[in-house]
Amino acid sequence: MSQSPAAVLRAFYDRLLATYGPQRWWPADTPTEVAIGAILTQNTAWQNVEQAIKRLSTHRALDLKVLHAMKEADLAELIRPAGTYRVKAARLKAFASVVCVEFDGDLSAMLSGEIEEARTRLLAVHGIGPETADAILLYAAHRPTFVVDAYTKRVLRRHHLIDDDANYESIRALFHEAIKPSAETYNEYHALLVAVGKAHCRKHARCDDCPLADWPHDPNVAMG
DNA sequence: GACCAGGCACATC
DNA sequence: GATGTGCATGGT
Repeated sequence: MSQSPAAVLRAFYDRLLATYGPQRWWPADTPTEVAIGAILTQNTAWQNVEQAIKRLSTHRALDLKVLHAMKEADLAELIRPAGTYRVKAARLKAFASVVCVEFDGDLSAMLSGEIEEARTRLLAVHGIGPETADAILLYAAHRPTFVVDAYTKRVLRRHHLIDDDANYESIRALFHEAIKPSAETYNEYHALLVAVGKAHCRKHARCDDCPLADWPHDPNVAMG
């Protein structure tokens, strides 16, 4: 028997959920905090992002209007623990500017309407790429768009579900075809892929007891 | 000390 | 259009 990629993806989800249980992402209180965290976590461990968010909170700066009014250099100093702080300060300023100037400071207004149009609005912001845009839409606005990250690519590559050169949009489309649009399901699935990726699909990691080991895979696929 | 972490923009070929 | 590189921290 040979399952279609879509069928494999549905089976993966059931197995991962049974193995790891609900992950209950995203660890943030408000949509604004989610969006800020999504930018801060670019190429950065979440633990470092938490420190930066705490500093922002202490300075009452978990607020896009406050960020918009703040000097970029001051913002950079606040978010320093998150790394690449000058780059991220510029990106946060760009994002806050769009929300404040074009949407009167109303983040939900920017994220509402036709989902692909909202996604296009996010992608137009300097510093927001496809992964960050989808993370904001899914985790801040509960819109059904799949977040494709490095773990997702590794897991799918290892199981021969995508080509080595598959791009972001094609992988996202694969999930959208396989899984009926649901913010709840896409939320869990992305978090579950991170969970299994961290445990089994990192460079040099073994996969003997991986919950996905029942499916055809290549443990020797070079990762990273 | 090397490598990694819930990317992205930009330069260069 | 496809690589390569800078950004910069804290953890392993």
